[in-house]
Amino acid sequence: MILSVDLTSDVPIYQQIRDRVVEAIAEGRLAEGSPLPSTRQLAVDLGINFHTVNKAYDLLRRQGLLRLNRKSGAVVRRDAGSGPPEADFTGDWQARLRTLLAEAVAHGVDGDTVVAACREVLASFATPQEQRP
Amino acid sequence: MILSVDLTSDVPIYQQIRDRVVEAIAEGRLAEGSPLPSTRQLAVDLGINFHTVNKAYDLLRRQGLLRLNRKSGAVVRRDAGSGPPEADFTGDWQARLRTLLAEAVAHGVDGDTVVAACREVLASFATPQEQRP
DNA sequence: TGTTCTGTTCTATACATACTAGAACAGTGC
DNA sequence: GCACTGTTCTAGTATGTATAGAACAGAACA
Repeated sequence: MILSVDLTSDVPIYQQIRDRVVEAIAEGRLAEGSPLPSTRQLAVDLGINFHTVNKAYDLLRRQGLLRLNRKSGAVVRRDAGSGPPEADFTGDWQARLRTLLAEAVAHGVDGDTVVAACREVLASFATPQEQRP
Repeated sequence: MILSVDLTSDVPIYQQIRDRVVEAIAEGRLAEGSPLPSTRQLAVDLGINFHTVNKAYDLLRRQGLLRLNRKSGAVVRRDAGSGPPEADFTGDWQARLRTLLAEAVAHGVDGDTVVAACREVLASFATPQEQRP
C-alpha cells in the first residue's frame, strides 16, 4: 500500500491523500516520473469512492505536483531536485508557516526548539526510509 | 482594531479569528492576562454574527490559549513565556509541521532555505512591532 | 432594586462543501 | 472488440459554515 488514510478523521479524505503524496515526494519514496495508482484502483484499495481520489489527484495537479493524462496515468511532476518552486507558491506557503509557528510560540515552545523540530523533520526527509512507524 | 479578517477568503471566518489571535500572542501584542473584546463587540467591529466570534473563542479556549468566564470576559491564558506546552499539543503540531515542510521540499525548496524561512518568522515574532504591512 | 453587560445555550435557516453513486465519453494499448 | 485510463456530467445525502433570534444566569454598577 503506497499510502493510507483515516476514514474516521475530521480531515477530508481527499486532503489526506494529498498530504500523504506530498510527504512521499518529500521523503523520496516518490520521485519525478514515478507512476501513481489509477484513481479507480486506489479507490478500491482505500475502500472509498473513485471521485474522492479524482479530487485529490486534481488538487495535486493544480498545485503542480502531478501530471495527468490518459496515456501515462498519474505521474509525479516534481520532487526535491526539480529546481526552485513556481512563482505563486512561496507567498502562500510562508503565510501558513507563519501561522503554524505562531501556534507553537503562543503555546510556550522555545524558538530554538522550533528550529530543532524543523531540522529533525527535514533530516527525516533526507534519510531514505521504506516505512514510517 | 485588534484584528482583521477577510470576508471574501475561502478560509472560514472563525478560523481566521483564531489564527490572528494566535499570531498576536506570538508577536507579543497579546500577553497572558490581556483582555479580548467581548464576542458581541468584536462581532460588531468585524461586521459579522456574534455566534461566529463565539465559535472562534471557544476553539481558542479548547486549545488552552483563552480563559472565558462571565466575570472577566475573554482573557489570554498563555503566551511565549508561560512555560512548556501542554501534553497533547506537541504530537499534533509536529504532524502538521511535517506536512507543511514536506510541501516546500516537494516543490523544490532547499532545506537550508526552509530553515532560514523559519528563523525569519521567529525573528519577526521576537521583534516588537505595532503593525504589520 | 433595576439596568446593562458578560458568556452560554437553545432552535432554526440558508448555503457551501464532502462524499458517495451511477452513467457516459474519449483516448490508449492489447 | 475489449479493457483500461482520465474526464465530465447529474444527483443524492451528510456535514460544516454562517446567519438569525431568543432566552438564561452571573457579575458590575448606578
